[in-house]
Amino acid sequence: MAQKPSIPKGTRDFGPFEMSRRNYIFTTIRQVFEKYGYQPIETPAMENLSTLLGKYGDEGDKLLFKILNSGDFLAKADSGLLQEKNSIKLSTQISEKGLRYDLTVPFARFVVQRRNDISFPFKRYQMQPVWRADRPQKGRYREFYQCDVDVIGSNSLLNEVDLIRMIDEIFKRLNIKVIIKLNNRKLLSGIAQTINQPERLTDITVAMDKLDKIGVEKVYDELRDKGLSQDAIDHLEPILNLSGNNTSKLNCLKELIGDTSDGSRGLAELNEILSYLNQFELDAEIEIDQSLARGLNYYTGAIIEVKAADVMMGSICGGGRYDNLTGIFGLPDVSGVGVSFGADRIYDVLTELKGFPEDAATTSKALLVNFGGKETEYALQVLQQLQVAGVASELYPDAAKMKKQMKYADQKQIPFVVLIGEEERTTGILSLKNMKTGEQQKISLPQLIEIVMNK
RNA sequence: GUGGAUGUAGCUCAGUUGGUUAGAGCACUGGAUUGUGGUUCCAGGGGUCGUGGGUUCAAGUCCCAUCUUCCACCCCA
Repeated sequence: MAQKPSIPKGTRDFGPFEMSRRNYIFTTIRQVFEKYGYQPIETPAMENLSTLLGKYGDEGDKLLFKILNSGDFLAKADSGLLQEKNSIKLSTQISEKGLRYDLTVPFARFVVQRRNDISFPFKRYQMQPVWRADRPQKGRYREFYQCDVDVIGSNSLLNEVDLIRMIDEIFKRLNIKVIIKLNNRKLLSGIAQTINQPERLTDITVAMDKLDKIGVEKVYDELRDKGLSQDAIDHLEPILNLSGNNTSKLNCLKELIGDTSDGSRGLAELNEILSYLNQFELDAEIEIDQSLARGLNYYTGAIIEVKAADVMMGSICGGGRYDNLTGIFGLPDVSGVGVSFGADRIYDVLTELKGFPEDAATTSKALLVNFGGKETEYALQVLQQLQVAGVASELYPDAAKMKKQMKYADQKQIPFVVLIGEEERTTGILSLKNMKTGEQQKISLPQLIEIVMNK
């Protein structure tokens, strides 16, 4: 027997059933993006490695898929490195392209390259697959789609408000109850300053970020492992243990870190965003979460993360403000803010919630049974008229047994079958069978078109 | 990258302390029904048991390696 075919680890095929559901998600997201004035762009699946490397931290660099150069690439490689079998050093010589890791960095590259053609603020959305050489597990794939929406070239916090409103509207349309968590990178700096460990910001935030997952004690353990003094940890305690509603959290934070410059600015930004949001009726719960850190590598202001309220799953949407992402490509002082919706995780959440609309599958409205000979020719005429009228319809390609053709319609969930045999051809009165009820009626073509169209 | 589980027909799985020809359900094909699907009945096709080594008279079953998928960690959508 031939070898069993398979696809690479962490990738998936999508059949018609999955595709109609995926398209439901993409369409919903796209409609909202466009309603708020964002425009679509696309960028290549592969980027130069120089564009990607160093933008996501060491961990990110490891997870990049690299593409081998074409041709006899080993001949051009340093023979010493080949001898050493030093993969890391060698890879820079035999690979200069990689698959994109996210949509934000390629977007920054895009903006820098076209800076003279773009009018700022530039509001764009982008829905494309990204690739990460991660180990797959629940809710984690090596190829997955992100739906990014960003505005670049504006410092206004109204953009953050815009994004949060879009998040709210999208998940409202998808019928997913969500919690939108907000934090601010400046607030995190303020915390680090307050406990006199400003240079330990990353360690502190990475540990704090796990608060939800591992609990306070484990966070303290991790901080101790990282070499933080007990004194500093004691200072951190009231901040970690903050609870209550957003207002009381913010008030407490003001007491605790309000006297640091970063802390007070972060608090001011959060307050401003919240007061704008008060003017809107949002379905989602907005929660200030002082432990939220996320990627951190390029975020400088707001940090946003969205979780489904009723399903255990990693975040389904996340993002934040980055003040200088384009700076690394030579365009400094352009601030942007954006979020990314994880389409695949949203799919998984909707599956668990049984939240997809019923008739999502894309299929013909009518199947014409093929009887062969003159009947086939007549059926082609009928088919043409149905299609001219805009009815998605098809003629079974072979004059197969009726049973087989009926079964085909049944399995494709085609709601109507049209029978055109000798009798129908000579009289011009067609037999229309409703596959759901099993009822069959004899009607003229115009009547048929009307019935099927109204279904 | 680290740790744990897993792999038998297209799919979901059974397979006794190692023992002769590896089973079931679903799916598929044909028939009962030569112009009627989704129900029923009958028949049929389909497996070098993930791959490669080893132990044994004998391996789906035991041992080692490797790959796959899944779960957790790291990290993340």
